[in-house]
Amino acid sequence: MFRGPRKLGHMSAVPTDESERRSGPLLQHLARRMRLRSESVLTPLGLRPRHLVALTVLRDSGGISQQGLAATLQIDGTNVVGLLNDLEADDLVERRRSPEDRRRHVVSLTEAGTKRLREAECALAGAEEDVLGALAPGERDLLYELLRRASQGRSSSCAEVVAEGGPDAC
Amino acid sequence: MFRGPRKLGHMSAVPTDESERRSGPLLQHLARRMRLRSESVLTPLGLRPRHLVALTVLRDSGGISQQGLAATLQIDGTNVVGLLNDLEADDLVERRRSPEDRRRHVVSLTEAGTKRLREAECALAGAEEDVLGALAPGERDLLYELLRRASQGRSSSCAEVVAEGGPDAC
DNA sequence: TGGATCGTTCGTGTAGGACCAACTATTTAT
DNA sequence: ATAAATAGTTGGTCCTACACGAACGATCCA
Repeated sequence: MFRGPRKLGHMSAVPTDESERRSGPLLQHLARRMRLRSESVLTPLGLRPRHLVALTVLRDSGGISQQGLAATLQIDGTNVVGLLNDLEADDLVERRRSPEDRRRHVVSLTEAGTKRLREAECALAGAEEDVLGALAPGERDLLYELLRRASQGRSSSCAEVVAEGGPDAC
Repeated sequence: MFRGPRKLGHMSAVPTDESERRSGPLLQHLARRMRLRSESVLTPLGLRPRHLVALTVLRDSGGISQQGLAATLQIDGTNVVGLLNDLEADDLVERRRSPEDRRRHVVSLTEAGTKRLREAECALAGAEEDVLGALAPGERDLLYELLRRASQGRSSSCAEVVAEGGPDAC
């Protein structure tokens, strides 16, 4: 893990430390704004924000077990069931039993799902324009690319992190 | 599932359109992962993710009315009250009556608040490392900068957008 | 054969946050 | 001067997303 040069014991009383700014809160804030905007647009399509997240993950992953999906989305397996029930009821997704392990369901987008996802993304242009309006088109592409790469990075479980993390490291 | 009024799109039958990918779902996904990681780290500091968002906004804005804060955070004014009550109870924030309009409270970080925010950001290093681990340090800085600029862009209200938006524009 | 694993259902709990009503203090408009 | 609008506050209700637990069928594996 990255161990940068650490804090100096004697900072001025009003330090304004620029180097420790975190993306977390900003991410939180923008995601929230985006979600608020998206809901009204998604409703006519019979989708909710979380559905869209799932569909996106499914498109990127091709086919994936429900466990894998739960791990990727970081939500409880039991809740994945309900999510997929929604999507399957609308024929956007299909569960096929895995041939090599018949306990597993391999989840993948149907053609209708692919199409619906595209419609949704199209409909979200306005929301994105509004929330990311301060960024130039090229910057938005850059942002997308960074977010995509970050999303695909390894996702360790909370347990692992707690185990490995130890003290606060700062 | 959640049956809204349907509206069939008429899209070309074949494509895999790369150009309409949206950052929204990715933002959603990463923000969620970051929030899950953050909570356990923030708890010992007596903070919640939303507190951190508020503190961050306050640091960036210097002093701001509660209405302004509500608009920026895009949460209801009545909920801002509770949020600020939390923070003020911990002496992280102060409300001063505005001299030029004594109805207003100007909210700003206290010194303790600035300090606590820095501590929190410091403690969040691990969470960020985990969620953004796939990005190189320079890329994380870039991401932060993009997010910051996007956050500071004008935030129109939902009402405005609905009024101006009209049809889907796609 | 007896665990362990994947998915499923159901039920409970918690938290964020919207929204409404009613109230006070203050400003602005008539 | 008085009425209307605005900023904040309190208290309440409601909805949604999720976590988490229990119990179950199907399947794999030792």
